Amino acid sequence: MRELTRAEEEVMQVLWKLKKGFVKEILELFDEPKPAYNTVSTIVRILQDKGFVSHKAYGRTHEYFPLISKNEYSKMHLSTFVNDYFSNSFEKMVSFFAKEKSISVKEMEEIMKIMEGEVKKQKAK
Amino acid sequence: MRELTRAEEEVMQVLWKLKKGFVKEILELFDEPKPAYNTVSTIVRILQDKGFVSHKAYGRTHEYFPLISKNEYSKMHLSTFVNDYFSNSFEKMVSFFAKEKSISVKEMEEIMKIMEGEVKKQKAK
DNA sequence: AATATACAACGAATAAATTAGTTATGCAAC
DNA sequence: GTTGCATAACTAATTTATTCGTTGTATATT
Repeated sequence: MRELTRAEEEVMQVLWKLKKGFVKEILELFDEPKPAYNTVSTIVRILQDKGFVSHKAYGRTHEYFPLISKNEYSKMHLSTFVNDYFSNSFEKMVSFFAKEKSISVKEMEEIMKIMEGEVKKQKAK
Repeated sequence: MRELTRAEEEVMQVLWKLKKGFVKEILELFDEPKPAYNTVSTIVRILQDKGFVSHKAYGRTHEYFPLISKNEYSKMHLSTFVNDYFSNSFEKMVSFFAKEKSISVKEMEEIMKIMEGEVKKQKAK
């Protein structure tokens, strides 16, 4: 699975939001200055070649939809990042950001609560 | 601050490891198949133009060093990611990976321990 | 049926990134 | 000082990504 280029990623973000959409609909969700219709159309077809999206045809018009979910992609993407920047350790990464105060106390408490639940669930097995 | 391209990132990873280095030394740390000397030299000069590295000159030879630390860059990079994929919430991101079992119980316990420490430290203020 | 409209497909033009050859200069060895 | 080597600077070539104009066809409108 390849990484998305910048332009590709923008289109995917829109498609993830829409679930499915025609080029016209995708275009509408772009901020100004919007790219040309053809630009989006091309990118979406490239994404299709690369296996990130597929489409359903209604006559000659195509409704595109993602083949990879935002969650799947972010999982893949973060794994690469954690591997490259934190020697593949989630713990190192999270600790780093906790210490850097990028995570608020409220967030940390919430995270701990969820982790306790997960740990309990895992250990119950 | 721009994002690094793939080739640029590889050079930066080496420079972060070396702390500082001549093109020749950077080249040595590359896996086979190593790029050409000139390729690394060019990339390092581009990195310099973009403000990611600088150099100290010894006569005609240049010793390059990062202007941005690996930690700084990863912070910037992850912030963008968290913003784009988890509506800017670290909590959402970490919870997601905890639930996805990408984080082991041992790691979670370690993370919780560190967070408890951080929370205490923050609250003490 | 003729015209207008909408859209996919194609492909050209440009821009950005990557790779490496060539050149020039300084230094070392002889 | 002449030769050879190392390396920075420059430049060319290639590849990949981005953007959008053009074309052809289907469908809707009159």
